[in-house]
Amino acid sequence: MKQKITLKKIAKEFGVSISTVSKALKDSHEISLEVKERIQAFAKYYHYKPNNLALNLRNQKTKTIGVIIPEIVHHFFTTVITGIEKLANDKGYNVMICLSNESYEKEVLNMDMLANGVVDGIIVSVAKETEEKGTYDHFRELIHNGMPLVMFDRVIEEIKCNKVIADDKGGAFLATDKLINNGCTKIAIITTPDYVTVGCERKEGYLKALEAGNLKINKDLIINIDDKQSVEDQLQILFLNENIPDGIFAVNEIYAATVMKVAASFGYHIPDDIEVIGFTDSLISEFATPSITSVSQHGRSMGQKAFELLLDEIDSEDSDYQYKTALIQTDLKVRNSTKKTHLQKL
Amino acid sequence: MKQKITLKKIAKEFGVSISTVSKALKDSHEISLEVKERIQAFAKYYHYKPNNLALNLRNQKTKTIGVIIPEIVHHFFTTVITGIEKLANDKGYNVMICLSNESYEKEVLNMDMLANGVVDGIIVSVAKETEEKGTYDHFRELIHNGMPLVMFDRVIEEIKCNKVIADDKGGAFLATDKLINNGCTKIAIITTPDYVTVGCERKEGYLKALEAGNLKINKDLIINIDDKQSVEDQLQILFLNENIPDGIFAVNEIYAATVMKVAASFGYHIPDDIEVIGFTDSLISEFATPSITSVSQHGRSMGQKAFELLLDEIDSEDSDYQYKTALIQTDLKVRNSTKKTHLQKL
DNA sequence: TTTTATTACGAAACCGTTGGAGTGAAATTT
DNA sequence: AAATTTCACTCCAACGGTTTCGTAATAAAA
Repeated sequence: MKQKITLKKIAKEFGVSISTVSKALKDSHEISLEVKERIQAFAKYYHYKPNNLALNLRNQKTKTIGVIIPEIVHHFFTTVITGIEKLANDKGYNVMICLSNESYEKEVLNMDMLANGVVDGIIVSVAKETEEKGTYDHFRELIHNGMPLVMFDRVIEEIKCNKVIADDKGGAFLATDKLINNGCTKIAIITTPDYVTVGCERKEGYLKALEAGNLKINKDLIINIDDKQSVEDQLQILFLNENIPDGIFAVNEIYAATVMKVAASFGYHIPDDIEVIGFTDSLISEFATPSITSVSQHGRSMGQKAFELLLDEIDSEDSDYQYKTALIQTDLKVRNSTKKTHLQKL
Repeated sequence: MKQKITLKKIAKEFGVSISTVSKALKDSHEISLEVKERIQAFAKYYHYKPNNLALNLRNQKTKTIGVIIPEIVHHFFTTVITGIEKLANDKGYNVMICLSNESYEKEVLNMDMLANGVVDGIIVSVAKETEEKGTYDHFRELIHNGMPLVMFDRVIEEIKCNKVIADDKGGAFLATDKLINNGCTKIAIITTPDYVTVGCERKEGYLKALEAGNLKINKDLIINIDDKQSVEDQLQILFLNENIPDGIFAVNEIYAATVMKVAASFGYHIPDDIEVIGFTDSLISEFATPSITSVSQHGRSMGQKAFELLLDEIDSEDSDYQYKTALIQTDLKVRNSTKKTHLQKL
């Protein structure tokens, strides 16, 4: 950067002290009207703006928040970011985005970096690897050091901080219940490994709905997808058994779209033979054929709420600050992967 | 934040001066081995880290770059960001992401903010509104002030700075040419308003391919989609004319997926009756039915190249720095919205 | 023994801004 | 006329770190 105009330069120009200039620009009563006007005019002409770096150092804050997400190439996270960004900008905050790529190590690295005077607070969605390892000391230390922290979506029960979660269990219940009401009796779930908290929650909702609908649980219809292999291959088994499902609840969009493709390759028609519901509502659900009925997560609201809670903690001076957990409602967006006509619930 | 350990505190602890501590931690030869060891051990024990804010102020740089994109809920931009982020992190830089939401005003606001000592350089993809208005003074001023700037994807010809663009024209040619080779003679293009530079480039590639294939241009087959109305409605006209296209090139994925839906609603089968090719290769193309043959843009490479160029400019001390424009190759990802069998090119 | 080098550290400037404390001169009060 | 207040500034410390320069004490060279 070309050297910018500073208080010092203005002071030199007018032959006054730096503090005079500073005060003049702040319209202080200590400075005579005439001097103030001249200095202000000069500063305006040269587009004087206080140097942010200096202000940061002096105020010990940066008006920036950090967001650590597992991946950015993921519609849900981008909607959350949109929500965060909007509100943050309105409140005069900048947003620094870091990607953990689902890696524990990178999550820790990012947090260390952000914590070192770069941001005033951090919003994080925990990396899968961290969830798998169960190592949470980096969060504890961060909180211990007084850095405001909000977790969203993938949160950790035992860490005490503000949290924002989608009503995963409720959404999964909604979806499974819809399938039951539509007459499905053999309902499969396609979910993540159990250490992924959201996958777990959604499975619970699924199980609860089965129970409520008096359907018994069939282990063959519960598919835990392993990241290391092809999703297609792992889904084949669902259609090679005797027990072909007539309804499928997938805990994310990709699984839903993929299972539709696999089902189609086995000659099944959706929704006539098999009905499918996904989770997380984005473009895939909208543009797949048939379009996919999905549990919508309201990522934007989650992002806004997350920032709101973060700001609340940043601004709080209480030593006995009370952490909150916000539950964001989910709802069902009905499209064409489920049947139009359905039996009424009793 | 809880007050962190500083040089001053260490100095007090050992009864030495701050500079001694600073030098000791930098392993300076000016400090005796014994003192160095004691100070280093102490610092390590207390996890001393130099305060970033102080370093920023002293060095007049932040080791942070800013990225301004029109929207983050857009697969292409997220792949670019992934590329930027990866390389930036490797080089010790942080990434601050700002969204212009396609608004000129927000673009300017973001740039002003970033320029004010927040980042060492800026990567931008120009907002539609800015392209429409044709007002570029904010870029000129930024460059004039010596802030390194790289434009990607949506770039502005007349602004002198580093640029990274996809070979839009080449990709469009590739796509159109593929349709021609597949035997299509009535090829439509679905594109953006003309002020969107990438849309324009792609149209040129389309026209060039038609010319090369000795097909004449039919105005009825050129659809400029207007953002303000429903895309579906605007596409109807294509199938209400006498001249129903047998091939469609859409300048983005949404248009491609949408036109397939509209075509299907008119009873046409894809790819048998009409072949479709999109632009930008992401999940929609992959999961649509049929999956969509697309021109792939290599967003990651674009991001990496953009950061590379930015760093090059940041590190350069030349006053006669030479700006470059990097052209990132596009290629065709063939899927099921085009026919498998095709005539060989002469 | 005097001069010069070396060692090991401290003082101070600097980055840019802020704000409380101090100050000399003029204006006002006593 | 003396004391006090007001005005309009300047000075200085602080934020936390880096770096140049200075210097006292000791060691080596002349």
